[in-house]
Amino acid sequence: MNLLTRNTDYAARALLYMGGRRGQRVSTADIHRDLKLPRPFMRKILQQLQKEGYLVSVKGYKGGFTLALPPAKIRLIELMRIFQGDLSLSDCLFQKKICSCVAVCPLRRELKAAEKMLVDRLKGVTLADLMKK
Amino acid sequence: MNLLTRNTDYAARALLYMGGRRGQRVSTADIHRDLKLPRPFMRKILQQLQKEGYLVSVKGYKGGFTLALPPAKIRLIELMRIFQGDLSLSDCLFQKKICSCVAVCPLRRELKAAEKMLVDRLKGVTLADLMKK
DNA sequence: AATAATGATACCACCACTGTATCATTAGTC
DNA sequence: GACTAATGATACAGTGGTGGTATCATTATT
Repeated sequence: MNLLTRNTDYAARALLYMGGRRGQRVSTADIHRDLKLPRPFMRKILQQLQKEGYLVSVKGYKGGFTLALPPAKIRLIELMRIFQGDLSLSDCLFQKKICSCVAVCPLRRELKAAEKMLVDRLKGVTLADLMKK
Repeated sequence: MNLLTRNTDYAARALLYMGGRRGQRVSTADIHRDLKLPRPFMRKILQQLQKEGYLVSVKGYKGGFTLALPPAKIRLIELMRIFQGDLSLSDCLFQKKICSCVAVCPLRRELKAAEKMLVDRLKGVTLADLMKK
């Protein structure tokens, strides 16, 4: 059980890195050099972040990326949504028929509640929060 | 992101099923018939539960399993530990060097805290709780 | 003896995660 | 204008874990 996949983790690191250099243009090469993250993989991740509106990109020589939003508006939970898909965890693994079984649904209910608590907490975490510490 | 793998999920269902028939001996065939879960997979799961001391097994004709513990002593979190391994989530994906980077560790701290909250909650959930509802 | 169960264990298939590779395009530099 | 260094788009690839199946041995009841 891991809350974050590498996708999300790398994205968070990259954004933290960029948050520390606001105004500067950052290339995948910079991130690769300073954070030792695999370069082509980072490219793909940064491109996704750009598509999602979190980064502004500039092509060409001395191109790169800059944050499109203030760090306080970048939420960890949103990165998870982008790279890990829908957060509705704990969906019933079964057809409705079986799911309506009395023995089964209390389990879902518990998991859903635990999930909600977790997601609610993560909703509160922004890039700015992480930068402060 | 799914809190439970099928392993754990099936195990919980099977235990709930058996919790509803305490004293009776239950075979994988019974579970397969009533819960529509894949039979050989269930066998493996039940064997693991037996090894871990959650079930008592009887071999031979009319053999099967019974709960080895009262439902109040069977905790969801322990099933997760058995089938999903160590619950220390959110381990740093990096070598210590990089992990000590200022930009990185606040992320771990947040995730660890969220994880702890989740695990603490799940620690409170027993089979008996699930049977009540 | 036949049957129906578990014990142990090896094997297998699929898929998501974690990348890599390539070609096209763009923008500065010389 | 050619060169270079960046991104855009996209296709491809390796690998490990999840989710199973299969088989043989053993045991107990009929």
